[in-house]
Amino acid sequence: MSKSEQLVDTALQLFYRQGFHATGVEQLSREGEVTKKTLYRYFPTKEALVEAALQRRDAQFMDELQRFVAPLPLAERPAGYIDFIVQWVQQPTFHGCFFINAVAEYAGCDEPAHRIAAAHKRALRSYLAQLCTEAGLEGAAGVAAQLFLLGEGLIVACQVEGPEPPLLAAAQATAAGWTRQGGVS
Amino acid sequence: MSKSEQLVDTALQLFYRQGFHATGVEQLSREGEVTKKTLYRYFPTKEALVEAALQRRDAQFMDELQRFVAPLPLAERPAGYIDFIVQWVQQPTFHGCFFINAVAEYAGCDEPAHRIAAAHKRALRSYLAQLCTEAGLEGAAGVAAQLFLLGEGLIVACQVEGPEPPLLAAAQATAAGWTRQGGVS
DNA sequence: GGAAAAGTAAACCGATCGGTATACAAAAGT
DNA sequence: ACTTTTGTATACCGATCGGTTTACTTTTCC
Repeated sequence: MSKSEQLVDTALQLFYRQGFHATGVEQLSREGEVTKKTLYRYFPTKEALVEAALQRRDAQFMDELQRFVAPLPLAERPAGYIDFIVQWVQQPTFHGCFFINAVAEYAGCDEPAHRIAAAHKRALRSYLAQLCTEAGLEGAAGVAAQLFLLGEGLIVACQVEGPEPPLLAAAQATAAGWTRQGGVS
Repeated sequence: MSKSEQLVDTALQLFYRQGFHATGVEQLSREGEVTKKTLYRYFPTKEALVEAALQRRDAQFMDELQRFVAPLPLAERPAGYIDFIVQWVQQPTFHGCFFINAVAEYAGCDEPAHRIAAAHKRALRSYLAQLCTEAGLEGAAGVAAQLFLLGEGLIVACQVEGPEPPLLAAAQATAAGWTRQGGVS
């Protein structure tokens, strides 16, 4: 693995665990086993490293989701999205959504980090719409939006309160309802 | 208004707009029209001011919600929660949920800020359960959890992508479905 | 009216922030 | 072989961080 990939990897982990402002470049270079000078060769600023970490997480997340959903029959894939989230929020390393966390720290809509996060969510929503269409659901676009909101809610609720069984159950019950009847309204 | 209330007020606004780590005590005292010395008389540390701001926001939010829901007939109050969120996320000052933002920056479950946020969400959930029970919904606890997840999802989705009409519509459609038929499963 | 409390203004503390500079050692490319 | 690139190690930069201190002025209250 190249030094720059190693750096992005480390940055992703540290930013995710500790937050962005709470992670300094000193720690990033130390933990990434690279000198500050080398870090600044590849990334002109800390912001650039933040953006690279977000891009990497985007690719990683979409890849994991697609792998999770692939073995399921087409009709079960929309609800499978919620199962994917349910499994994720129960992992001990879970600390919420990297992109939502980024937006919390970089509030300005013009900030690059915010724009990358918005782009990621837009891509995710369009992927969900595709899953719903392929599943033959009526009002696929609407169901996809509902599925998306449910997923986002489950992620942040479990980030704050932990993976409480009633929350997981509520999410799965809602998704199961849509899968059966094709969405409300 | 006392100096300490003035300070908490300012802190709430600044933390909400800029984030916690991005707001320094220098700015807090300047904008709060108080000397650093005075600030430190009332709050032994910045963390204490963070906690006070969270507590104030908890009271403020629950109060606004109750006021919004009060004029509605009992049966319409659960769905009214979503209307409350819909109206909130469209305000130009909206920057997401203060508590979710706090958890993003103070990730440790042991951190005071995180615990206050979790307590707020627990209180909100129990209030929603009360609304659902009073509305005579079957499976009130389950519907309340679904309502809660939907609201959380709408909040963060609009924080990242802005108040897009399809998102607002999806949330209201989902809530309307529950109000009519008493929840799924 | 006189002490105590609450306030201002501003200098100061060590630590850390993001980022740069200097000096030198391995690789790598041709 | 010789130059360029990539890397290390480390000291340094000005600015800001959270927090303290000193000296002086109100306000409050008995």
